[in-house]
Amino acid sequence: MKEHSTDKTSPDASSRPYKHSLLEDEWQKKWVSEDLYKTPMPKDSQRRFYALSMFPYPSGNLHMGHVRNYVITDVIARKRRMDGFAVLHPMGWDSFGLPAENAAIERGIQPSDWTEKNIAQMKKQLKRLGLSIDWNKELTTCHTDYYKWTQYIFLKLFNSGLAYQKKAKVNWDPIDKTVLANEQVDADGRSWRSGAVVQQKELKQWFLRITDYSEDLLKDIQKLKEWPERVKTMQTNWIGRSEGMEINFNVIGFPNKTINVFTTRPDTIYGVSYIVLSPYHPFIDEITQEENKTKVAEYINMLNQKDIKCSTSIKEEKSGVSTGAYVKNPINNQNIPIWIANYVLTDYGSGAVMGVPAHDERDYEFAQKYKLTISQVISNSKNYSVEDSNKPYLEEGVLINSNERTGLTTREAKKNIIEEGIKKGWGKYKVEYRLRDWLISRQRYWGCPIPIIHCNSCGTIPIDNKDLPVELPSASTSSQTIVSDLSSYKDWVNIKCPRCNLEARRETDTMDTFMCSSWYFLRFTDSSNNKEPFNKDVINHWLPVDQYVGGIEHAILHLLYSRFITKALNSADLISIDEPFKRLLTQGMVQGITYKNTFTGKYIAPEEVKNTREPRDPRTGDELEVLYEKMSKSKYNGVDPCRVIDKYGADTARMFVLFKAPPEKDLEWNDADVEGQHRFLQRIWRLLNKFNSHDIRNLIPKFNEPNKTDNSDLNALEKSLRTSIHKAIKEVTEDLSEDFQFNTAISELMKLTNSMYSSLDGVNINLRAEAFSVLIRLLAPFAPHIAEELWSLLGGKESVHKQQWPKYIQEYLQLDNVKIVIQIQGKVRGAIEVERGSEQLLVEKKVLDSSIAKKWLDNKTPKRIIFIPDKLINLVI
RNA sequence: GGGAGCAUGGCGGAAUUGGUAGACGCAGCGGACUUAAAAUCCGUAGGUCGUAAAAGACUGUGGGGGUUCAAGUCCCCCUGCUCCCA
Repeated sequence: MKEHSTDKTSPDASSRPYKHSLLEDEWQKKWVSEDLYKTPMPKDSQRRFYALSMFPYPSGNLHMGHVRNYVITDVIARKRRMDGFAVLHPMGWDSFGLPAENAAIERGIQPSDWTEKNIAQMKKQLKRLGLSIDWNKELTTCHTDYYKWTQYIFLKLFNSGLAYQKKAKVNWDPIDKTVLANEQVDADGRSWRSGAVVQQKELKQWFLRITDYSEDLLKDIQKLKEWPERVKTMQTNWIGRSEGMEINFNVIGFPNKTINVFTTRPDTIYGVSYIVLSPYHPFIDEITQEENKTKVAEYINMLNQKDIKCSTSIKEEKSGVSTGAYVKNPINNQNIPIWIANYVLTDYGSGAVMGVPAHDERDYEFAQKYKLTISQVISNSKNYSVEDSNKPYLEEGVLINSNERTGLTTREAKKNIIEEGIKKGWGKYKVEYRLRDWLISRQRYWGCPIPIIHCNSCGTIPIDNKDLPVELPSASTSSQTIVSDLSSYKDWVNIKCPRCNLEARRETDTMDTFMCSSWYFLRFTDSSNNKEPFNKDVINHWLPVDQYVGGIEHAILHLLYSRFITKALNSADLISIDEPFKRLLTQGMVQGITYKNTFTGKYIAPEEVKNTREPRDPRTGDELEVLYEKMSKSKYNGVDPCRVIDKYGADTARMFVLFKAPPEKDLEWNDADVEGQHRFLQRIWRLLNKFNSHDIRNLIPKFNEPNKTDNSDLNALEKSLRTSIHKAIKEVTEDLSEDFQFNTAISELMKLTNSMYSSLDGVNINLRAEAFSVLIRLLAPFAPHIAEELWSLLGGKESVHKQQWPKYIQEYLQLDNVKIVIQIQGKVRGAIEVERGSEQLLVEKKVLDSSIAKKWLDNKTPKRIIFIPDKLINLVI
């Protein structure tokens, strides 16, 4: 800061304006040159803190959601540093994925080039925010020195049986010749890119056996004490544990064919009137009776025309067809018809359910449509009748029409029937989960290659660790269809089998990008390690992540996958933690103002709206609805972070996103409020310049250490200011440690500034220095640049960010006198000032003598007096 | 349909966890400074009634009931909105 060094001692410094861009730029350079945010090697006794934001996809431009996310994490990291922690605060790039591939196809360039360019651009933008990130730890998932280890981890999973291949139905786009995710198929079953009708294709796909960990993933949710409840609820529901029974129904005429059905209601077994198979059940071909074959074939063919997601969705009308075959009900030997229907999911349970129309809504609907028997076997004390009420009975109750079990309660019957099934061998107790194995195959180019070789004679062979990474071939940019699928890179695909040396093929699927992001938080601790993905000892230093911050949209997938991979790596003894993220904060969206014409449904750009108080459509003259909605181009409500930084500076942008709303709530972007924050920073700037003197500059370094000077010789104004100072320390400290309440923390800074404005003229120089020292240190995590500049103006020798967080002194928090609220009959009637700690009798006497009591007591004597010391007195007549 | 959550001025949001509701800010209004404007500083502000103006009274945290000396906060019912799962 050469340019400023002369200013600081000159008397002109007081009139210097707050030039945010100059100042922010200079300090950012200085921080880099001093390596201020380098992760320290923690000393033995030093406490450690790992602060992590969900890393971004390098789309090329920073948006407001990023700003909010990273600023929140940054404030937490900075505060922890000032608390004396060794802090790890890294950043990286989740850089594989479809957008790069699409951009490459459109422009005829390499996905890697597009990605690198975006990373460079976004990194530049990110740096302007003044984040205390250690860029030495940066990682990029599409670089070989990262994905080499993603492959290594895949192989670990493969070798322990957690990665496997099986056939699965996928959405196949016949024009783009690729598999699409369900989200990429529209409601009409067409590809979002090519517009082609998507086909159902059965392909061999790679899966990870996340279901092996269903129970652990569920059980350990309890350990996540500092996660938001709603994320935990969402994960619990997603895993979807249900207890019940597996019942085996023998198919009549096929001695070795048994249909296994899972049910949570074995107590309704006497009411089973049919069995339903999913349209893809493996028995269908064999057991379908000759006379039903045509109809069954037609039905399945019809379903195949539709998208898998649609055809088996709950919203779709239920349809089905009879196979003509029967099973025996093991409990009473009744014959039960077998149907095929679209409402049974292929991959849930065994792909077959028992139809109990009297006690299940979907079964009831289906049975009515196809005129199947509806026999009620459960009722309540009021003799509920399914037939009379035309609705299934879904509650628990007492068994009826159930032979010797009639009269048992639901609960008794469940237990009894499971026992019977176990004894006779036709059933067992079973826990079923909704969670499915994780499909990680993507038939795309721009992803991490799955390190597998297929050989006709040796089978599926994992690549040897020493031969990693399996690098992506350089992309062919000549044709739109070739780039997107590795199988067309013949030179790359064809390889000699490492075992038999005959012709073999490489696996051409790449991994879901969620795989790359499910272990990156481990790699950050040791991101340049070229011998192993991470070092176990180093992991133990830093993990679990103390504070993870990101969007709620990752509540299920990313967070569940990361928990799974952590547990799998734990089982493989690569790490010793079993949960990756100790504390989680899910920040809300940043919303922009939109003007909507409710008649036409059109959005109007803000610059077209003349009168924002009574907005009208410039074309139709209709009144417009004012809303705050997620920022998007189509709604004309986006705000570019860089433009805001240009105009007001990063500190103002930071203050705004922190002040405007509590972190987990949605934030409404509002230019007037941004200016408000800018005004606040300028207010501090002016205040300091007004009182900046040689004397203060000599005193400031003294207030680095918690000091305790005598309070007794201070005048009333001084005492009151000191109380404000220590209250501010207490409030800001608490707001930054318990629940994160950045908004109220900033309002405390404003209060302190306000009281400094009104009292600084009348207080001694020591107290002035104390006030400034505290204010600027408290401000430092929020607005790091201006705090740094003011600190140095005040004569601080080292960076403000290396200073200790101020500590409050309990006895300074309260003034000598307190206000006691007077209530009569529970209604507030006034207040009286007494000395702190006054006894009840004394206060009572004062209150009874007061004009307030005289007026409201109406000469009556209170029957009861409630007294809360230093707070309140309530007279009850 | 099941589950979770939310509801406070014109607006964003506070409220020591049962103890003066509306902190702090935005927008507004009034004043000072200025030839003027901007910027800045100071003040004001839930609503209704009331008064020349004050004083003052009543009412008020989506609606209704309850517990308590005391309820935005705890309990029950209702309404509306948001999210997740079907």
